[in-house]
Amino acid sequence: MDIKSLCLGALSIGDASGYEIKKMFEEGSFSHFYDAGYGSIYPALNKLLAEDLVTCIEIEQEGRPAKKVYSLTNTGLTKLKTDLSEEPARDKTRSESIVMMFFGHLLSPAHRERVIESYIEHFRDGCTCIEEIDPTNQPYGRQFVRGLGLAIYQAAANYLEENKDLLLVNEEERDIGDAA
Amino acid sequence: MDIKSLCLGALSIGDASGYEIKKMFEEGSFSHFYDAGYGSIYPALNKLLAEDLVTCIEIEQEGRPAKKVYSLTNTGLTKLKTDLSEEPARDKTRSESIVMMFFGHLLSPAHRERVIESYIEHFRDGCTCIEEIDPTNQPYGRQFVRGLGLAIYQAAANYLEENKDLLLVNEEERDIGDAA
DNA sequence: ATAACCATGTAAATGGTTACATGATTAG
DNA sequence: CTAATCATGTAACCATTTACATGGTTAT
Repeated sequence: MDIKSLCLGALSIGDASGYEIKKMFEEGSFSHFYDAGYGSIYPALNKLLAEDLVTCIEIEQEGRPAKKVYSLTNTGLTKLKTDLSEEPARDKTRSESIVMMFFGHLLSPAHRERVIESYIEHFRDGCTCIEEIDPTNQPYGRQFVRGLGLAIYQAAANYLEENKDLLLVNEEERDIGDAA
Repeated sequence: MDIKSLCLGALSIGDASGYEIKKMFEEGSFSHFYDAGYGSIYPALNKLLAEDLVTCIEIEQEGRPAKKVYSLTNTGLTKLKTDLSEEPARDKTRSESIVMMFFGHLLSPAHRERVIESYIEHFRDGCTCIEEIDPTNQPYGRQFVRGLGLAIYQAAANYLEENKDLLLVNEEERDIGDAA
């Protein structure tokens, strides 16, 4: 599954331009589990167009640039279903924040605190962002994923908040030691 | 931060061969937040060697192939600390399982159930794997990350277990409808 | 004025995965 | 006898990121 499949997925919800698809990736409830920039979305859409999996109409707008609105074709929907019926690959995560906390003893106390505080903020912001999505009238899959995102982000934020002393206390001890 | 930095980090814990570093990535407590294969580790180690950030000695072994054991140099440790003192990039996650659940209505009921059940198993296995790491006598950073991993994995597994009906119930309803 | 938003795209570079290549030993 | 573990490495391929390029509109 690559960004082409994700674009097909986005278009299965409704017609959209590349710019709008980017926003869906940023704001949708699975935005926290996949992301893509313009540099991958625009080429993906052009490839899908060449393969007849989507169609495109250019729409002139007053006061802003024209946009290209893409729609899923029947073949496109079939392709999406095929992609979704494969066995899912294992999750791939890479978190520099966690690497930094893991090697916390090699960081300056100030940086260590900055990393953890901004990581807490990251999860709190994520919660807020997910909460803003109205789950009513959405297909059960979207509601389910919204709930999962919230559960994970809340658990992470809570753990970090409740245990950050473990990472920061030693700093104080060291300060006392230095002062003595 | 790339795999070169991660290798420096691994070697900061102790001397190791490429093969052993891979294992650390697989079994360590941040294994769930970063991963790397031989195809990236071996080239990374050779680059680090060329930059004098690590040294290497070949050790002959009886009954098994010789191994190359790498050690961090002073410059290597400095480089690691520099890498760790940057601002961490945002987490990057991509989860095909979540994408599939999100578009659950486009999947066959059987596949939908398979995806969710194996995803639960994935998190449960992850918990077991983390629990096997003995946190005693480890630096606080490693204990902290171990706890965070457990918290997140447990939250995910619990949410999935408790709410999977949301994703599967519709399937039953449909079956009843079909039968009637 | 200046930043942010709307809107699309390309080219180069990066970085990582996959497949291939080799081969001895040990446990089931 | 077969699979797994130990052990290293390269080359081709792939996907994505980053930087560049453009330009009007709207809100502060």
